[in-house]
Amino acid sequence: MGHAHTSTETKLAKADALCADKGLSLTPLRKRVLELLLESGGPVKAYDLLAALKPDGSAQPPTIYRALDFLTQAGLAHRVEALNAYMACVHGHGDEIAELFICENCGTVREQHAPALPDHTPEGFQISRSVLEHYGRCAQCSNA
Amino acid sequence: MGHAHTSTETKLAKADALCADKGLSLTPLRKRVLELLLESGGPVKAYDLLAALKPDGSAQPPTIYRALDFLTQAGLAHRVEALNAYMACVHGHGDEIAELFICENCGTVREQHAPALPDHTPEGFQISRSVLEHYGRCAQCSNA
DNA sequence: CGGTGTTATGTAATAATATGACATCAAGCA
DNA sequence: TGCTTGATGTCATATTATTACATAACACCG
Ligand SMILES: [Zn+2]
Ligand SMILES: [Zn+2]
Ligand SMILES: [Zn+2]
Ligand SMILES: [Zn+2]
Repeated sequence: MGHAHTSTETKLAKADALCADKGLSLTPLRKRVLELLLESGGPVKAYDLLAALKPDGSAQPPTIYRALDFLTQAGLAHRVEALNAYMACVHGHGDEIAELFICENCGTVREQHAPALPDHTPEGFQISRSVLEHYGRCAQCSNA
Repeated sequence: MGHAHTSTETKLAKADALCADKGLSLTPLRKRVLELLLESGGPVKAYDLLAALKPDGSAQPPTIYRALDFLTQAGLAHRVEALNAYMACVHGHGDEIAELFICENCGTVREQHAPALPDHTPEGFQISRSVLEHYGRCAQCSNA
């Protein structure tokens, strides 16, 4: 024990709790997809998840897209818009917006809460969802 | 004369000048695609542009994707990541980042410069491109 | 002028991403 | 039990985007 970061099992247990809380059902399939995302630790493509789910190729696209829809709705995962990929949420957000820093060299993603909603939102505009993604090179890769 | 906003022709002329400045060539094809974007005034799908370009269906996908690549590289257009769509840039950005407010009800997009780069960027992360998109309801649609 | 490299475009094929529609299944409950 | 509901299975298809290679246009140099 004594991991530097929370284990996948722990995160899955938290996801269970969160879903129970919200009256959502984290079925085995959905949980398995979340597990795959957690194990990857980064953005994963839908069809790669599909392949991981059923290496024999027997799983069909709707299977994975439905699971991903559920997970993103539940706040357990994010879609990385500019990559057409999906990743486990590392934080859990209340009203805060997720902000992603994506290294184009090594593929790692750093996620954090955006510090504040834009104060310069057009008069009367009601934001329901925001996409904040920054692409570039992480500290490691900048030095190389 | 006396438009409330700059005419398409004027914008195309400015695009010409900007490209000349940067040593880029705004060919007839590229200019035509920009014109289509300007005329639309909002986000347009690649295949819709393709259809508008050659209503007989004779134009192939690479034609439009190449033109869009050029326009986005040149700073004359933006890709709206979460819509898989493209729109003419209304501002021209120097170092500033474009920030889009997209009404999910009427489809209008308000574009402005993001006021500042995030000051909470992870230590050492070098941002090369940022995606800032907000989805919701514009003032008009909020009141309806 | 003719050759030659470079950039842009045409064209065919295909890859990658995502959804619609309908059948089936399983759990909860009247 | 039969019924309803939510979840999953399955087939088909739509949408978005790229690869690869051929051709064209054009500038530059001999
Ligand atoms: Zn998150
Ligand atoms: Zn990196
Ligand atoms: Zn712009
Ligand atoms: Zn609106």
